[in-house]
Amino acid sequence: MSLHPADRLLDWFACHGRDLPWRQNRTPYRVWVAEVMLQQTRTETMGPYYERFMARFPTLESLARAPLEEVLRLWEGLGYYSRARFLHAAAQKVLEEWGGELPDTRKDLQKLPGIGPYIAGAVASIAFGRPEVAIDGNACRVLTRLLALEGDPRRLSVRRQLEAYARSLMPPDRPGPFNEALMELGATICLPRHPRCSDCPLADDCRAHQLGQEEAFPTRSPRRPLPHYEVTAAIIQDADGRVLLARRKQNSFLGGLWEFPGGKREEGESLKECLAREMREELGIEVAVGERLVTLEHGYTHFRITLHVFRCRLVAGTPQCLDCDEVRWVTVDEMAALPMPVTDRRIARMLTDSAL
DNA sequence: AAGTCGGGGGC
DNA sequence: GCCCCAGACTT
Repeated sequence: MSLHPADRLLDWFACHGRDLPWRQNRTPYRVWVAEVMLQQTRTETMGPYYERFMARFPTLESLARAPLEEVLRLWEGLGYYSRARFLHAAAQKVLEEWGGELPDTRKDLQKLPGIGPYIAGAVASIAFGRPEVAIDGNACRVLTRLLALEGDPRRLSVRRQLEAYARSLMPPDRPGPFNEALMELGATICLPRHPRCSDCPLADDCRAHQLGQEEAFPTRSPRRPLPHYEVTAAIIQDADGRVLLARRKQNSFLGGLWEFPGGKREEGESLKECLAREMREELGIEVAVGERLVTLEHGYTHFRITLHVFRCRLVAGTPQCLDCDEVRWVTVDEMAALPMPVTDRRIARMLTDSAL
């Protein structure tokens, strides 16, 4: 057991590495898409999305030439929808400026939208064999524990220390497997809570383990309580049963997705007053707010909502886009093809199932 | 450097 | 409930 830590890590990875989809038929494009989808997303969650996405967009060019709406529809449910918009934009940029081939250096990769320090390092090392570090949340946990390194890993000084340490461990001839092994160790052994140190090839090198303080790293900062909002949404149907939907502005929260129009309740306002006001402000129409159909709870990263869905009747005016990208009357069947946030998709499914 | 950006799994 | 996940962008 006198091997260098990196050799023990690589030996462990060769035996215990998972057989993940993007580890087969590795092309820079496939690695890139996987890394983007895996951002803040568990491999198990992302798996089915990846297979579907790659079946529909097998090449970079097919992605670049697809309509954004279709890309967003395949992304629906994954969250962080700007990833999909950036991925689509980057594919078009690579097609124009690089002849459809991803650049092979960290520097050039990082110029593409949606590619930051981590993904640039991951693609450069895993797809192109370049000696670049790639430190995600998993690797960060492993490295801070190995060093028992204090401090918020989001701070630049801490990140620099982790990168320098990773670089010092990295075998120059196997940067990709080394980076993947570090992440795999974090994902399957060096867990946030109850790490399985008895199965860890680096336990003897781990300062936190020696201290019996594994779970103290990485140090985390306290979280503020999430605000809670009451939100309303309207189901407005025309004489043919078509439903009024609005597409959210591209650069906003849930940008590019279609929703039932509505909005946040303001201080001292009733839910019905809120909805009538939102319809005036967003769509320039007067509505009669009818019965409440359903109430849903949902949590986002920075706030929680209670969503109250009302049936409404159009009284005056023609819907226009005052605070969104587009409004459209769609049939219940057409809703299936439009990208929507999960809460709106739940409402849409209830409509489809005649459950409302 | 801090705030924003989804959704779900696991405990 | 709370934490965290193969992070990046904006201000």
